[in-house]
Amino acid sequence: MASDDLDLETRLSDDDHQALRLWLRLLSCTTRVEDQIRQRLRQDFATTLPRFDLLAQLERHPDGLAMRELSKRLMVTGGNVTGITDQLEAEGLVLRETHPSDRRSITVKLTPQGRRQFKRMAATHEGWIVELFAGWSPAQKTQVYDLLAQLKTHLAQKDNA
Amino acid sequence: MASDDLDLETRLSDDDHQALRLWLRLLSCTTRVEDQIRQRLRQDFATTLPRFDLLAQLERHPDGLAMRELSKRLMVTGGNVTGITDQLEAEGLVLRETHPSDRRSITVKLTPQGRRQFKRMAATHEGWIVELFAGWSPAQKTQVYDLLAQLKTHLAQKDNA
DNA sequence: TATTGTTATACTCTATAACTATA
DNA sequence: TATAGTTATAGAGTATAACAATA
Repeated sequence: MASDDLDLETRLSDDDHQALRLWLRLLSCTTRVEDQIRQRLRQDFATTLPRFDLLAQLERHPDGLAMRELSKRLMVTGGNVTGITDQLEAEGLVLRETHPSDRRSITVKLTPQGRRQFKRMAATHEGWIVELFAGWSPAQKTQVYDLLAQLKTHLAQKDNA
Repeated sequence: MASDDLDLETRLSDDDHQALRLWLRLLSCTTRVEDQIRQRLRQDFATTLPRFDLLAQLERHPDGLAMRELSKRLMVTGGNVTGITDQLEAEGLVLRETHPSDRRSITVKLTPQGRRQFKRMAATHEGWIVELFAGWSPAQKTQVYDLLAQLKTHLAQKDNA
């Protein structure tokens, strides 16, 4: 059973290599959740995770964000943001506005329809997450959350280096 | 700083939504590590994570694996395994053998060169992981590892349902 | 009929680099 | 010169579906 459960984590057989075993298990769990989310987003809302993430950023910034800001926050290159924004604009969920003083810059905002649609998706999405993480008690969730904060700090230092 | 650190986790502003906040932080950390690994695999070994994962599966199974087994373990469809195997075969790292009794089935194995190359990559890869997870003490690693075991069980039940 | 693997096709996301317009 | 955004291109990975060979 657990000794041959057919996924990426089963790469290792010994109990050395603590960090590697941890990483494979972490990756395995995260991938499973992510795959579920991608699949449900596609089936229930005909959308994708990158598109959802872009909308989520805009939802937090009612005044809109410049393309380069979206690029930074989503950690993808500018050309990609252009493409994803094109799709969302075609769906009527976002709009582009030229910046008043800097005419090179473009501000992307949610349309009213985009805001409504995102709220609907976000609520459903949160329900999925609650369901998928029901394997942990509230105390355990807090525990992992706090541990991840430490890891995140460490990783951020790696990024800068 | 931490209140505006420009990544996906910053989607939420309030401190409700415990499960969602946990998930976003988990996804953020995992993605950062994964991006590092992908980048280093490309730069140092001119390869990709799916290719590395396929080799890793074969390394654990010296007698080789059927295409359908690889498909299950890597959690991708058969056509994809064909494509990745084609690439690895072209590089001389794996070979296809026809099954003696069932001539529909094909067994994929590491070549001696593939085994040597994978061992080299795996050792380097483990070093990266140790480095990236140095933000956690051994005790903390064990703690998260055990917590993930619980989550994994829960997710497996979701899969079957 | 069902299974194994391949092929063909299409789509999404991604990066790189050349390009335009503006600062 | 540098920056903001777009366009063009290419490549990887993915899924779906039709297909051939075999069981």
